[in-house]
Amino acid sequence: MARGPHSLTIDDLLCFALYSAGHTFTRLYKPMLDPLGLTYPQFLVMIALWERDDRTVSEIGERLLLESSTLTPLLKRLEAAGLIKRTRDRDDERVVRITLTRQGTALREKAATIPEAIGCATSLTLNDVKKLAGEVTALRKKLQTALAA
Amino acid sequence: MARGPHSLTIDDLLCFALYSAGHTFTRLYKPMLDPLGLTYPQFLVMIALWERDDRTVSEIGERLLLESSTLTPLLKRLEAAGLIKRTRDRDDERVVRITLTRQGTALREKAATIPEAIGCATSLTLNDVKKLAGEVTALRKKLQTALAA
DNA sequence: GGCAGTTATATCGCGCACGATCTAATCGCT
DNA sequence: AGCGATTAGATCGTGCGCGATATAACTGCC
Repeated sequence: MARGPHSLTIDDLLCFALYSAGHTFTRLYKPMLDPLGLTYPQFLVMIALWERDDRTVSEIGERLLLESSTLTPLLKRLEAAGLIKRTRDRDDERVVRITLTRQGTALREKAATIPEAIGCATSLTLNDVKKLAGEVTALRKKLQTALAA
Repeated sequence: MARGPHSLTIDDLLCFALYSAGHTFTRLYKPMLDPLGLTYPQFLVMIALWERDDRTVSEIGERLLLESSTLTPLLKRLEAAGLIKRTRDRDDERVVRITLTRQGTALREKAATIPEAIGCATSLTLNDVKKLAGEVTALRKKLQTALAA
């Protein structure tokens, strides 16, 4: 595996490992999310709302590390699907508050089986999953501080 | 951290860890790739070609796990930028062969400093990087076999 | 009260990323 | 040779994801 001075091979790139693993996860989720009428990023938004309802757009953005330019259209689609409601805050009209509809809340039950189905596909123990997720998250935080600098 | 039966919290999700770490990497690469006129996926294609020139579209797709519907427009942009050439194979006219132009080959030198700059930002040892990349890649392969099933 | 600066979200344009579908070329079988 | 099946790319439509910019609402300061 020794290479010349320009040994820039794809397999060594941690960024590519993460990039392609992320996409593969999305593909794996798709057949489970299709029946719920959700895409993977939409699913993440729903999880954020199931965690805590009645959040602002920017709160969701902070949680998921996404910009308003990504979230605004996504949230409008979730609203069109009847899963959430977007209402301007009375006290501060700049703020849009996102709340779950009854349907949106109910969807949680149908989504409940997904994590363990995914867990099976990883064929890792719960501990290994947590360990790996922890390492990757720690890395992401380091990258973020590097970005901020 | 103990939760009820519906403890589906974002932080525990390995998929989200990968998803957001991948995006963070892309953001970190951007300021280094902008001067080269490349996006991150375009950069991956160039690396694939620096590894081995004169590949078909589907070979690149296999290497990077991308579909022709993603690669075709991307490759056309690289061609428009003068970095690659797309030519139909003489023996099999269905095949499009991708070759580097002189400019495309030369770009490698300018990109040579990027990996170590990124490496710095991770503040991980080379061994840790390899270990983590290996674990993530192993996971991705498991997901792929689960997908194929 | 009024104006400068800030904040929250929205809009726009570009570039992935994919599934579904199409077209053209090749292969295989008779 | 001829025809059905397969293969390689291309095209189209949808949905992210972001930077740049716009708009509207709020805050501070005078």
